[in-house]
Amino acid sequence: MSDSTRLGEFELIVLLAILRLGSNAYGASIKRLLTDEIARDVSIGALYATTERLQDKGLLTSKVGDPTPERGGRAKNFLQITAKGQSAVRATKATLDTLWAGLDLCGFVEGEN
Amino acid sequence: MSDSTRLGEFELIVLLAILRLGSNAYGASIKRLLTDEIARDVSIGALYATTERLQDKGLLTSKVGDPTPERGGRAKNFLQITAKGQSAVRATKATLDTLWAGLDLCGFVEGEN
DNA sequence: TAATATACTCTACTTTATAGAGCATATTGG
DNA sequence: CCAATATGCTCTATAAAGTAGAGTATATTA
Repeated sequence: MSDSTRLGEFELIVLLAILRLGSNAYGASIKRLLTDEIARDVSIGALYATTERLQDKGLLTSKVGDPTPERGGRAKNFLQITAKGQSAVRATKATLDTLWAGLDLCGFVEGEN
Repeated sequence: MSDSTRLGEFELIVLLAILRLGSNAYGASIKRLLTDEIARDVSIGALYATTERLQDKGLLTSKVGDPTPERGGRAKNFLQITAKGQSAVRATKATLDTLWAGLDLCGFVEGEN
């Protein structure tokens, strides 16, 4: 399984957010996490387009939950990463780690922006 | 400078390759490095389109060198990353590190693909 | 049953990513 | 000196990914 699906920049971020959220991953919670953790204010449309594409590629599955007893607590469309999705994340990380690892040898150290 | 330019998936990889190559970064050497290091067989067209875009965004500069005394040794178009380019790489790495860091807490450990 | 809160769908568009044919410029060797 | 060949780049066309935001749906509250 060497040719895992290639992940776009935002696709990767969304998958990481979903992994983090575990069984509580759905559109709005992902959006909140990205705002809180990495200060990325993504539009809701961007997010849904991306999660739908990831489902088409077999990296995510979705399941509609039950409404919750809170104001506006309508049913959520929960997202779950598939084995293929996990492979894609791991492969992407491995690729970046390889390239980043080489940089220490080249005097590129992390510092201020 | 909190809003560094956002880098696409391939843009990031190309910038990392250029950092690694130092003063020997040009189209063909980047292509070779990506083939060797991460087994990514990118078309030459894809690469040039990307480096040109990165120049437009001010993340790279270029300078034509002298022909070298070897067969086919025509002048190369050397690429160099700018301060802004370095910032963008660092910011991207910081973002991904933040998201990846959280995963250890969630039981997502790296393993086989 | 109006107000309001959460959550998602849809449409339209811009930016990135990709392939590959073809051009340019260099050395090699007869 | 010019055919063969090697390196390196330009150009054109298209597919995939990223983005915004208006609008729709469903829930509780008072």
